[in-house]
Amino acid sequence: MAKAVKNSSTDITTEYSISQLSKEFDVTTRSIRHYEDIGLLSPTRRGQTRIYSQADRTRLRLILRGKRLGLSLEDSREIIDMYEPGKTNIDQLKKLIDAIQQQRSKLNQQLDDISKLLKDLNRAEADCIDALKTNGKQ
Amino acid sequence: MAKAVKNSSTDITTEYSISQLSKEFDVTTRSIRHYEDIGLLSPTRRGQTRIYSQADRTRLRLILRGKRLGLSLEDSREIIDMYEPGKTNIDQLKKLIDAIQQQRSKLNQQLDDISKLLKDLNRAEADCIDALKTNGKQ
DNA sequence: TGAAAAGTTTACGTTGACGTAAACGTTAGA
DNA sequence: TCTAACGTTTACGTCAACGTAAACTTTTCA
Repeated sequence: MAKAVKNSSTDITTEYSISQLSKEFDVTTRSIRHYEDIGLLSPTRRGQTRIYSQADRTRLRLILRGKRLGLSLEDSREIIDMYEPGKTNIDQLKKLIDAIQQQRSKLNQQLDDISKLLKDLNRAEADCIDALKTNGKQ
Repeated sequence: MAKAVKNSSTDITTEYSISQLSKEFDVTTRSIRHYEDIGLLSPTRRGQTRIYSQADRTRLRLILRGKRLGLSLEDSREIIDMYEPGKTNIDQLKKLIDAIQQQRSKLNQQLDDISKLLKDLNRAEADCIDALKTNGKQ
């Protein structure tokens, strides 16, 4: 069962089973294990059972957010790695900033695409409703 | 060569070759043919050479916009079909409106995802720049 | 206690979205 | 004229992201 949350910002005690995460995020356990296979998750083990920490859960949420945005798992890996603090090398930091810029511009492109699509949908809907009225009256 | 555009909103004369579209949208001819294979495009033919109309070009643009948003080609097919006028059946219209609602809520979800990601990126970048300053001074 | 539920590994299968190669026809221009 | 450049079809290959099945162990709880 999900433990009571102690609500510390860096919660170290709360644990999750694979099926809990599976239900919470509506994703198969197969997928979750797959993310581990390719190194996107690294839950600890109790015996051979996987134990997911709060941090693991966050990573999973980021992976799924990326999926909703059409990112590949490799793309998500890049982004998720940005959140990791242990990057002391200056060159890596510069590369990171560069990668962030790229992601940002990609996201802005998506924003543009979405606003256009929404406009189109509005028009299409209006046309539909119009057609319904016209058709319904005759 | 691309013909001079007569700038009528329903341009019926302008034509495109497959390589023109390929270059304009930076997509392989293989992909364009693939979209035809699965019925997303239906260019006319001159002999056996494909001739793309303005409408075909628009459909291709919509397909690629969908791709940028992470939609499958089947998803795009649904959306693109919304733009088609020939839906006189009332039931279909209602279904269409429903589908539009669904797409809209999905897009709104994406907007939310993007804004969260952008915030995260901003923080990650700030952290990077911070680390650079600190590291650079010692 | 004993059956159902939940966990595990291994491994082959599938699906979408093309890539790539072969083998061929057509057209434009030096 | 002939050789690029561009077009075509057919067909097998590939890669990511899992699905699915088998065979097994561990936990739970009525």
